[in-house]
Amino acid sequence: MDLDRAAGRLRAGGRRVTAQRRAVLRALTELGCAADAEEIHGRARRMHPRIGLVTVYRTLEAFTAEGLAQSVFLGDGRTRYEATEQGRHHHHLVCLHCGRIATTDECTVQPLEGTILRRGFEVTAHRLELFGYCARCRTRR
Amino acid sequence: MDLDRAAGRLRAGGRRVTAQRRAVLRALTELGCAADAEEIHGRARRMHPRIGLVTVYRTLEAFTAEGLAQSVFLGDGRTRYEATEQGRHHHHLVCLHCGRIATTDECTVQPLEGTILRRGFEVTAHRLELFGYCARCRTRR
DNA sequence: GTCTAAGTGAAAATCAGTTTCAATAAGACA
DNA sequence: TGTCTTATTGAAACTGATTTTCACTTAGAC
Repeated sequence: MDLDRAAGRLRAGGRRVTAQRRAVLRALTELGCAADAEEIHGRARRMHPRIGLVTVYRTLEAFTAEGLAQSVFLGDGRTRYEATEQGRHHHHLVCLHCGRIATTDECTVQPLEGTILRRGFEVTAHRLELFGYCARCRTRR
Repeated sequence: MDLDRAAGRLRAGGRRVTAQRRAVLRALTELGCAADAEEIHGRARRMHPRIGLVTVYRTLEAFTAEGLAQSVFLGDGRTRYEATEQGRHHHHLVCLHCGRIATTDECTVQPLEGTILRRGFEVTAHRLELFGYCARCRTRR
């Protein structure tokens, strides 16, 4: 997500573009997938040392509302965030041994959404997370 | 999940079968899918009035460890639980308008798990939640 | 029946996330 | 460029879900 596009979206939503928001956006893209607020705060502080954690939470809320970021839940009790990629989405592979998170661009959910629509429920989004053991942890145990 | 099987699993895991645990198990099966700790506590209290919320949390943790229950995350900041059905699983359809939760037994994730295995990651479980609008909310808006 | 470790309840603690409020600053307009 | 309105910010206090502590109880092995 480049800055100009993001700034445009924020302004279109009646929001202002601040140094803190630029820092959070850059932190999000640098951190890649499924970073938590604490991590994003730490990274954003490199570019804007005075930014508070509260501002990070509020910024992530604004970004989510404007479609610039999305939340991810991996079951560890905290909300994670990542920049949205336009027209694409991915899913997470969480290793139950080392905790590392990989991703996959493949998704087999669309046909299911069709079946569900035939029952009257219109699916607009889905979350899919896969859990198991990564190659490294599988061989070393 | 019937009581005898559940009791057997608990004992096999070195755990004891208590009146409180029986109450939580029954509450889980009566409440059906994706109930939160507060709801489970309220229902369990009908059978065991002195049970505390803390015990409910601890029991759900034990049940999850023994495979009697599983957690569900719908993004509202609380963990939900449901009794596991042996050899089967289902997914949740969450209406973004009325909040009602429906389920589907269909699942198109298995082929994806195969693809991922070929890359070295062994999937042992997955979570899939679908969000959108139920028939009722679709027509009334 | 005895005994011991697992389980319990109540209160206190923790932890992620939210709210409040006074101060700051984006950006619309003169 | 300066002015003004209002969104945004930071710090501190708060909230709500969940966990920990600790003294007391009890399941179930012997």
